[in-house]
Amino acid sequence: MGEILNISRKEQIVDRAAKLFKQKGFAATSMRDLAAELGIEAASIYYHFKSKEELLEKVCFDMADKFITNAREVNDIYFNAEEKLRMAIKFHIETITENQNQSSVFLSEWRNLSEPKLKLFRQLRQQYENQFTIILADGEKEDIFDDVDKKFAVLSILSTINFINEWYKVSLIRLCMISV
Amino acid sequence: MGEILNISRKEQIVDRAAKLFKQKGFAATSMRDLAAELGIEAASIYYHFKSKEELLEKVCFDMADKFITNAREVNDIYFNAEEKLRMAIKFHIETITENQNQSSVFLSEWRNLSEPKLKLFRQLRQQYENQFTIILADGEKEDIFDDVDKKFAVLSILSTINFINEWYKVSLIRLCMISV
DNA sequence: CCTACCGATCGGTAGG
DNA sequence: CCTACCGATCGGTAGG
Repeated sequence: MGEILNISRKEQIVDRAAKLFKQKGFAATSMRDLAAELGIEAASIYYHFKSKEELLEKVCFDMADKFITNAREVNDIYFNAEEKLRMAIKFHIETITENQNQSSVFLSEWRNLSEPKLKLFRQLRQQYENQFTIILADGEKEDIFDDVDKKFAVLSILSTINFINEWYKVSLIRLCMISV
Repeated sequence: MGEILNISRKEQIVDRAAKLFKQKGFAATSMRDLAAELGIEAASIYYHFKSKEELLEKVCFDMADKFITNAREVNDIYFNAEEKLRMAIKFHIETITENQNQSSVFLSEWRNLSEPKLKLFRQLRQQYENQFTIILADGEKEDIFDDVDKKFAVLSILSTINFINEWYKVSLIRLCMISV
């Protein structure tokens, strides 16, 4: 029971941390800022997390997990490359729009990670991008996609959909979802 | 003479500041980091600039100036909306690729500005975006562009070309420039 | 989860 | 441009 309360408290802290990291940036957010947001003292956060960086790691790697899990699911379930690409994009957009604060941190604040974790993060992101590269290569084999520079194409696709996070407001509904 | 040396020193400081702000983020860059980069003491920077924020303002507003000047030039010289759009994009890309560090700061670190300047910055950026909106509206009147959501179209265009800053390496030439 | 506190580092100033 | 230094704030710890 204490356990259950504890878990949700941890989640609440991560949630607020993501909000502040997005708003002010990781470096400009102090543990005192975060504590004030939670209505507790800064020292109390250290009962749940051992450092400020651990909070950043949690957000970044949880998001990386979500993205990679989605990509694997796509490659497991769907067969046609066009369908795969469509679903991969759809999952990506859903993940972003359902986790806007965490997505901003994943997209912009990850570089504040320090070294062993920073390298790991880059690897996971690369893994995710590779899933898209594979889909494009499949599509080329299936003769439904042109032979393009895959690395560039993947970065273009991702940057375009990541841009959604800059204008999408939850209140503005899933307008674009309908047409997917 | 001392004046001339002074000016170039100021420019050198701004240049290195932009480099570090891009690399580590504004908040995570200390005046001591910047001083080390310049081979001087932190206190010495305050002979040239009155605060750390002044450095950020210099970078952000110099870039805003460049973008807006470009947009005005386009609207002064060219007549056809398609030509205008093409040139506006070309100037934008040139400005970004020729000032990569400063562009990153302009695109990502501006939110570290504090209040009177932050509002001003947002206004300037809006002014620039409006220039693109006008071009799209002109094109619609000239019957060469479709009737689209202009605000969304402008943000899409800019986010797409701003993405260049994330993969473009100066050493990789002006390959894309050729085709513009 | 709090009080009380730490050493380090920060942006910035005085005086030269 | 430097030395010397400041008050404030930072991330984090001890002990309860």
